[in-house]
Amino acid sequence: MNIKEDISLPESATEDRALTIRDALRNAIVDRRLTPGTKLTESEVGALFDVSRTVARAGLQMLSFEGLVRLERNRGAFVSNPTPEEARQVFASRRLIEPGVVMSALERLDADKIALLRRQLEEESRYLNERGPTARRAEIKASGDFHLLLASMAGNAILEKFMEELIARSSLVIALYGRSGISSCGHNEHMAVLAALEAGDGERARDLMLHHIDHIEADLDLQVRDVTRLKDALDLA
Amino acid sequence: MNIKEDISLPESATEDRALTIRDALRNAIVDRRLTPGTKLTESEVGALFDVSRTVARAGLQMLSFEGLVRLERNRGAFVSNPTPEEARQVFASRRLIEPGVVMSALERLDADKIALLRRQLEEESRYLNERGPTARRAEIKASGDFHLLLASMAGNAILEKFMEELIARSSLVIALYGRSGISSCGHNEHMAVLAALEAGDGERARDLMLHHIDHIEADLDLQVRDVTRLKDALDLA
DNA sequence: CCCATCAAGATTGCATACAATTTAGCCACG
DNA sequence: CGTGGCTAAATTGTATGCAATCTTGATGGG
Repeated sequence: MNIKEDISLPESATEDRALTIRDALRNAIVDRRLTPGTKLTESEVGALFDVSRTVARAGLQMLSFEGLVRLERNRGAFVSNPTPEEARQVFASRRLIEPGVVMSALERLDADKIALLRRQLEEESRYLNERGPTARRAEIKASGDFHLLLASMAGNAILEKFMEELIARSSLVIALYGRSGISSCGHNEHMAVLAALEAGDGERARDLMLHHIDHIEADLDLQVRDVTRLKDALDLA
Repeated sequence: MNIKEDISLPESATEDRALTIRDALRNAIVDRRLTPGTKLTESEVGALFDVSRTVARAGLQMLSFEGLVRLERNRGAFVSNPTPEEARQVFASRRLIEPGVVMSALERLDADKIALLRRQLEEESRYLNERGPTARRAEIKASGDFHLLLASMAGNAILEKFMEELIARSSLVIALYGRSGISSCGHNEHMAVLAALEAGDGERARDLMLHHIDHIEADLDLQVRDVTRLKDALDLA
């Protein structure tokens, strides 16, 4: 298990430690330090974060609600191993929700928010030009963060929560079924969306976003490959 | 606390008892045996279901992920008290998602499913004609179940989960801000949606559903009433 | 050599114990 | 009569213990 790498959030606060665990594990899953199928043993997670199994368990339960972790009774927690069908559902959901997010965000857009979005895109392109696995991870994270930032601007906490789940699950799906590395064209598409938003052209922004989602999904190899997946299901990890 | 009324699910099974608790409490919240603001003490919930606090706590945590329960650190769990703003977000989300649900369900519709939907509407109308609080609760439940049944037919487990959350939260919102009792016109509108679906007219079904959602929201009184809500926030039930 | 069986070890599900925090009641005081 | 503060009771946050279940690995038979 290789989560320890970056995980050392000393921000103690009297806050909920289960939340800290959830966030750290989610980050690890999203940027692929934890790969689908990995077993997440309660005592191991607890030891990593220096808490009891009780707290670790609560964090894992949270992740299972987001679909990032699969809880099997008497067997434990595993990083989710989404099927091709689940992958399709993730993207179908995004096609339904993200256009609405774009339109809502546009209504509430102002100079500050545009600046934030632009900064996010700069971050994206920075990592795009770097080499090495750390940069790759940061790139993946940044790419999803653009969508999340946009979602946070739609002024709807519920949709934002849904988007958080969908983006995280997308990352998992791409990790499993992605053909190329992350599409560098994704960055260009993000820029195009932002340009349309700045121009106040909601229709175009919405269409660009839809095409962007289509492109991401088109990059997946969702063949049935049942044999492989079945083996994974039994072997896990 | 008045949950005990109906709650006695002897279906033991070796299943997860936290799930049982979640479902029972959710039902109680949705059909208003538990009103917003009510404190849900861990030991009390545990005693009701004959489990330890550990399990009760897990059930409450699940409900908090669905937005039905608010968890306050060191203070406990309370039935959610959604603000008018949250209420608006619930319906904005539904307006975004349910049209997609309708269209997807239409694609996969067959005679069996139509029969199920029809039976659901019959259930609705039956309770509509009965008197008494029990019938009222059943009516509320049945009304939401129509939407959930439709969602289950869309063939997308993620959207279905989202809808479950949205419908439950809608019920909470209506309990708080509803002007009339449940709109009996809701039933007619459900019938109209089904008719359009049977006719294969997705556009019309989608528009009818949107209007239906608009009507539900229009029946709410989302004035600021800050005083009341503030008092509630401090007093809580 | 492969596979079934079974015991030992590991892990989970759950209850319980205890400290930390909050709430409630009470009394004194203004 | 209202108010502030203090103590006791109630409640939550978390760790830990034990039984039930699963996993692993060794052993023996086919």
